Amino acid sequence: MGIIRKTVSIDLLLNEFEQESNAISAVDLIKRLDKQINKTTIYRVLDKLEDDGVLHSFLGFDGVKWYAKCKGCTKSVHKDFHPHFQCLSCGTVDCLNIHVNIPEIPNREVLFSQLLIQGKCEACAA
Amino acid sequence: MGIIRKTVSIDLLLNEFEQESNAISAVDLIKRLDKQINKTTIYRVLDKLEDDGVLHSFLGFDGVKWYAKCKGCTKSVHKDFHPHFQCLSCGTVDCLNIHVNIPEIPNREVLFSQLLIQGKCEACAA
DNA sequence: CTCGTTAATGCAACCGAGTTGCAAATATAG
DNA sequence: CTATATTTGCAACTCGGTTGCATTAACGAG
Repeated sequence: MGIIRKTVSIDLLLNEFEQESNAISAVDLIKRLDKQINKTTIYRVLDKLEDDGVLHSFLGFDGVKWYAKCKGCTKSVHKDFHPHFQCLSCGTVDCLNIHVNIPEIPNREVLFSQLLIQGKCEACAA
Repeated sequence: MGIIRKTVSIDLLLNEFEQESNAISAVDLIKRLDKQINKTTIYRVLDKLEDDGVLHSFLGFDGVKWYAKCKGCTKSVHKDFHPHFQCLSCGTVDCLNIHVNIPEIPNREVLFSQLLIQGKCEACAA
């Protein structure tokens, strides 16, 4: 469906992603914007921003939804496949700027893939 | 904690995995064994079987938990890293017997990784 | 085989992420 | 400024998974 009107909720959400270079979970956004936006609205706006290619989403290791800014995606083409990294100590999640080659698989048509790498981030590995 | 006593529930669950070469979701197991085992028990037995290295678990694209037989894992060492494939048409999920190389990442310690490939399986691609 | 200990089970209630229906509020074209 | 269609908030709901607790069953000792 996508964004049609410019509203306060959209501004507030986009602002969170401006301030933050990492990915942000939906749950965390709901906490941060608790007094300002209803959680239903947050889920709906995130959906639309994803439709519009502004954000992309993926699941963390516990199955909760995370969002991060897209680079070079459009409404129709989400070309931006990359792995995500989740720190097992601090929980931080971010996009990895590396390419991982997914092999062809006999007799199957590969359409998408999601790679979640877990470990310790720079701060926590020290 | 692991399996200590041999019970009917364990037999029933293991039997499902004998009959089936694909992965099975917890939800599906609950449906299949509805009249025979309580869902709480199913979750608990699956946990233990995973502890013992008999099964391994991972999340499907919608965040639901799947289980499949382990090959060559023990209680202490889950050495069996491999990607999983989920068919977007029929929903079937299985383990892929291929190795995908996860690159080193500067300043981070990589411990695990989960790769979920989505597409069409042999039956559905035709 | 019987008994006692302890693990396993069933049940009901709960939790938390995400969704839905609907009425009220608000953005925007005209 | 007004009309209209989109957004929002709220409350209630869905559903996968978990927890507490009382009951049942596995199994080793005798």
